[in-house]
Amino acid sequence: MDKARVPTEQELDWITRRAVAEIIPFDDFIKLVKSGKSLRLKMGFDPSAPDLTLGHAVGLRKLRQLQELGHRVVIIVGDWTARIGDPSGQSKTRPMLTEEQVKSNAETYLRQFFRIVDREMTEVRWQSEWFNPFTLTEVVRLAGKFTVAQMLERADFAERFSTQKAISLHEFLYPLLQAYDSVAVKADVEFGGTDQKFNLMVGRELQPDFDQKPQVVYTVPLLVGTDGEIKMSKSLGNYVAVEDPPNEMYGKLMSLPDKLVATYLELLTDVPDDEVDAVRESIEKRTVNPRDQKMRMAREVVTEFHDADAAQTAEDAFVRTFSKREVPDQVPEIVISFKEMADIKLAALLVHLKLAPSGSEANRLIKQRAVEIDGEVVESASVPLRTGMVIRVGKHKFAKVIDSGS
RNA sequence: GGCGGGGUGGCAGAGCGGUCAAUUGCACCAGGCUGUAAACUUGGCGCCCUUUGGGCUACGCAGGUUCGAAUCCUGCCCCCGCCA
Repeated sequence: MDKARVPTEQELDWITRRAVAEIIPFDDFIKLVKSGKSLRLKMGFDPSAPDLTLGHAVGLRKLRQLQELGHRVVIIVGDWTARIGDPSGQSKTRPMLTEEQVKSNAETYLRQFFRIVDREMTEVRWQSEWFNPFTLTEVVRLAGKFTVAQMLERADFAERFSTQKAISLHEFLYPLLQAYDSVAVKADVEFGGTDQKFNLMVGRELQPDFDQKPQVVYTVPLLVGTDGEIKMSKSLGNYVAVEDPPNEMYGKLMSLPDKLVATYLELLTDVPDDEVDAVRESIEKRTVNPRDQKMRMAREVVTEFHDADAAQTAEDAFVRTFSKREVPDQVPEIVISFKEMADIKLAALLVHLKLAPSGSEANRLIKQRAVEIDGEVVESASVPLRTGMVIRVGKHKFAKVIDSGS
């Protein structure tokens, strides 16, 4: 049996309180951690949306903290549940994924996962290991352990049911399969966002049927997305990706509503509680310019996912570009052939440079005075090409045009 | 199996033979003001053509009626409810 270091009271407090929603049952968790035994910390993921967001990072950072004590993370690739699509918080049935999609998504996911979580202390398991050999008998037996009423307790199912939205039968299987994962890997603790609570509890309920101790359910708060309204998620477009480059991450963080600054510090950094509280208070009372607090937060978070130098560079670039409205020093250069493009219309050029999604859109932008070349607003339909010219569209899209010479 | 309701742009939801590329709200994009915050305000929001203009493709799918269909008819697919 592997050993784990027993945390100090101070560490334990941090682990069980900071960026934690609920630990059920709390006392069991304390006992487990104090036992000195290396625990199996389960976390599952659906390889359906392969970009990890800062929302995921909240839970992953907790996992890393526990790994540092010697506990093992068991990450489950939900290659079966991905085919169902998690109904949690969904208003629609998700399309099923093909095997190839699942595989490549899983690779992408794990690459990002290990940016935060220690690979050495992690066991990667695929659901198909135990579900491929599953028989119908076992499926039926599993389904027999829960009732329709139990399933309809879930807010999202209840909501869909009462508003006459479709609920496919196989969606009920989702929590059951996830619960069985806990049995298969003999999980001691399962992690997830608060929206996962139901699923995690199902696992807890199922384990005793297989002569296992029920897992502890450990949930972390859902991070609110950049819109300041609802949970961060890729499909809602209000997300910051774990892999976003420093400048982009910094910029996205700066566009956050003020009220989220303290929350982001709390959930995504190790900035001490009293400092977080001070920030929260100063923003509520507006004793300092919230922008400065936000810049600090952005710097801290970028440091967390990149490093301090990158954060500083990102901040400098941000100030130059947005506060001072100058052209950033890092403009993506795009090489085109001036000969071939000689008579190109400006709108078409914008599309070619991917500064606008379509010609119509490009024309609108030009008409609305959103296009600048070398700092001058352009309104004419075509414009002479010059190598090194910098085109700006809107506030933050830039491209430097370079002549290929041929 | 029977009866009824419904499928419209990213979402919600109008339209029910021409004035509909389609009211409105949300979301989104851009300008102004700013702190790439909020609020406010102006414009935009299918694609293509240089245009006050024109063309093309669109209202679940496939046909049909009509000078003309998102709107009417037929078949099909899907969703929801009630009854069995």
